[in-house]
Amino acid sequence: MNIGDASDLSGLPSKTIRYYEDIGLIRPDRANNGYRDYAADDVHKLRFLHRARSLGFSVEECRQLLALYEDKSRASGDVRELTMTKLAQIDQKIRELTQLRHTLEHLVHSCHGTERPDCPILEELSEGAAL
Amino acid sequence: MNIGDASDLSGLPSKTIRYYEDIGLIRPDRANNGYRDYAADDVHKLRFLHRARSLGFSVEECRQLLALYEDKSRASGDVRELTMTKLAQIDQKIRELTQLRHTLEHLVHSCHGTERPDCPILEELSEGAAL
DNA sequence: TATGAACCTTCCAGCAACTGTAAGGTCAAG
DNA sequence: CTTGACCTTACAGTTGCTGGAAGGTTCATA
Repeated sequence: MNIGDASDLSGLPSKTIRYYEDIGLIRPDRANNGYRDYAADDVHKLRFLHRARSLGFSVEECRQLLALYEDKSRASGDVRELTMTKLAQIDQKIRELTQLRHTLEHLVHSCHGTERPDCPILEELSEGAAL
Repeated sequence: MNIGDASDLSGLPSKTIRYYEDIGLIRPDRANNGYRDYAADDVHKLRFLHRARSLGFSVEECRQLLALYEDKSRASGDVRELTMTKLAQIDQKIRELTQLRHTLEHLVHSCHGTERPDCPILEELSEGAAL
C-alpha cells in the first residue's frame, strides 16, 4: 500500500513516516514507480511507534522496543532484561499519569470557583513518586 | 532558593528551568545579586512540568494545564471544559500504556526463544484504541 | 585578604524529532 | 489529454531542549 494509506491506518503523518525511514526505524519496499510500498507488518510497527512516541518514549527507546519484537534471539538475557526495564518505565508512567489524573479531578470537584490557591492541589502536586 | 536547589527538588536541569522561564512558563523572583530566586510554589510548578512533559504533553499543553491552577475564575465553563479535555487525554494515555504493558508482558511470558514472529504480539499491537 | 571551587549570569550554537515548502514525477477519472 | 490527487527528493524552519564560552558571585580555607 502507498504511504497515504499507511498514514491513515497508523495515524502518523506521511512526513513522519518518511522521517522514520530516514532514521532506519522501518524499511518499506519500493514499487516499480518508486513509491514506497507498505506491508501490514510495517503498519503494525507504525501504529506501535505512534503509540510509544505519544507516551513519552524517545525515538531511541522506540528503536529498542521495536528490537524486542524483531530480535532473533528473544530468549537471551539481554533482551529479557531490556524488556523488564521498559516494563518498569511503563509502570512508572502509568503511576504518574494516575497521579496527574487525581490532581486534575480533584481540581474539578473540590476547587470550583471560590476555593483558590492554595487549595490542596499544589500540595498534591509536589508529592508524586520521585521522578 | 537558587536555581540549583530548584533543579534538585524538581528533577529538571537548570538549563531547562531557565528555558521554561524564557518561554514564560514560570516567573521566579530575582535576588539583589541577579540570581533567580525560586519559591516553593515555583518548585511545585516545575515538578508538575517535569511530570507532564515526561508523559508526552507538549509545552503548550503544559501551559494549559498550568493555567488550570492559576486561573482566577476557575468556575468558568471554559476552564472546566479544558480540564475535562485534559482528563480524557490522560485516560487515553493510561489506556495506551496499559496496552503497551500487556504487549511487552506477553512477549516476556509467551514468546521466549523458540516462538517467534509471528507470535500473537504483532496482532495485539495493531488493536489498541484508535489514536 | 586572597585564591579557588562551586555556584550563578547571558548569549549563542547544536541536536532531536519533526513539519512545511518547493519543484517535480505518477496515476486514475472525465 | 488534462486536471487533481497522489507520490518523490531536498532543504529550510520549529520545538524543546542541551552544551559551551565568557564572565560575575559566594563561600571556605590558606
